[in-house]
Amino acid sequence: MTGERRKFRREGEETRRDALIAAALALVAEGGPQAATVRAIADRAGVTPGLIRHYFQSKEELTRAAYSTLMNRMTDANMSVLDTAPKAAEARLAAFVAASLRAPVVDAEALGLWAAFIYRIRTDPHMRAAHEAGYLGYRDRLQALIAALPRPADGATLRAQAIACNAVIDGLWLEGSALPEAFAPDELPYIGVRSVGAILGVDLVAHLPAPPPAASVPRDPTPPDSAKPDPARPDADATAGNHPLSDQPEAQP
Amino acid sequence: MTGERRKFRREGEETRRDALIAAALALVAEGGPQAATVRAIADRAGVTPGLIRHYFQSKEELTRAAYSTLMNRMTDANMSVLDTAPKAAEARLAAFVAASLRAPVVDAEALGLWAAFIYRIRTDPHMRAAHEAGYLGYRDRLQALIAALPRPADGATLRAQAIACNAVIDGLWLEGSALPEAFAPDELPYIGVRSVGAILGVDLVAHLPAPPPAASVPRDPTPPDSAKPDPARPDADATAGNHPLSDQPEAQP
DNA sequence: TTTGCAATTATGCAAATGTATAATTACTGG
DNA sequence: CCAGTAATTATACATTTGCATAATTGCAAA
Repeated sequence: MTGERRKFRREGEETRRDALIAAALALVAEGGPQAATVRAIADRAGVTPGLIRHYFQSKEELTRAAYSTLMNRMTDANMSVLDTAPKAAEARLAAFVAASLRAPVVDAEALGLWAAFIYRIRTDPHMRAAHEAGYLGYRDRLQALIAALPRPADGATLRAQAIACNAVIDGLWLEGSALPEAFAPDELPYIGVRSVGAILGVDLVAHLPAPPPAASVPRDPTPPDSAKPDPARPDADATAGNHPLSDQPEAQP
Repeated sequence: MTGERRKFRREGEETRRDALIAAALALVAEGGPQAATVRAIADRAGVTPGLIRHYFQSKEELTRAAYSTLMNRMTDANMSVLDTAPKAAEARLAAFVAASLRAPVVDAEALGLWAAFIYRIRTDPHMRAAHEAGYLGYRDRLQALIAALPRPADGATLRAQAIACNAVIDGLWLEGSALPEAFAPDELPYIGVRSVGAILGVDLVAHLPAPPPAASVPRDPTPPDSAKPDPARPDADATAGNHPLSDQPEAQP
């Protein structure tokens, strides 16, 4: 039998572009940037390598498109949390922060994916623009939630507080994604909400929706389950009680 | 003329290993992981490619060694800040936080370097161990500074607060390194110190050493220079005053 | 000086990678 | 049913990459 040529279906441009981008992201998430070769991407997308160059001028262009898609996906995922969130400003903010510090946002693969593109934003203007849009988009959303709190605040204060709160969230997301076992299950959301509240001077923990099985404790709440010691440092909690961060009102010396 | 063989000097093992590691780090910082090829590394180190395999069993082993070196370098740099720091606990903590949010710690190349290795810590146990040691090392140092503050705090509270403060610093470091022009020169250190103070319930800004040329303002300080608008969002500061974060005592509703 | 050893270089190779180009085929409008 | 065309595949190529191995040479000790 002579060479049997592969059967195929003609698909729309958008379909194929999406499939190629999805394949590239999946590969990078699994095996880092090196894993996303032209052939591997094409294979994952159920296509031959040549087609990539039919829809993208170069592999770099595909990479750019993939990064933009990733950023949009992340911000969209966060925005959707607000759809089911309550109406009170404090509760909305608390829910938003907590959701940003749980799976699937906190995820090792997501971190790897994000890191894979980071080094390019310094040199590639397209990448840089996409990153800036994603970062500022998230921060603006956060700032809007902060501004909705029932208290006076001028523009400069809002900006600085949004930057600070965004940083706490980013930092916790980072650490939770990189070292999942270093934290108890609901430790990060709790610390995040507590810290954002401290920065804003508002008690947000009181407005945190109660975890599904546990009893709802309206005030001076016991954190979800901080009983589990840090497996990475078994001795760190020798003197530990049950309250991450101080539950006492912050002493202003 | 027949092939003129390259002249060389015999160096100690440690010297050559260090040179190769330094070369690898420099290349990754400049051009991302892809730039650190065996030939490029050898070239940068003033050596021929074969020598790499003489000192490292594989390129991956060199990569691991480079990451460990990077982590040690970062934590060592931070620790050295404390050598010249004042004695008062608040001032020491403030200086430590501020130093973590300025150059050379905040640096685009450092971020790229760090990101380049991140995706490997998920799969490679060696990488993971190095990362964990670096992260926990920094956090422990921070926790020690927090514990030195003149106020009571139990172990669990300390741990949670250290995690939170570490997250703010990490997040601000991240954003400042990724988008340097999005922040005014001393905006990040100021916001960082302010936020850490808020999380701990201590006014750290008052203990921040005054910037060299500006007048020393012991209380209710005007932040260094937040007059410069955010170039990335020219309209964001339309209503801005001069004070990032609220200078008013935090209202506890 | 000579000798021996290990540090270093030189050469080569097989696999992988991005890209270019030609050949084929599925679908659409007539 | 039939062409035309764009989507898709197939093939080829020049580079690059990591690695292996042989050939050299700097250097220290005898």
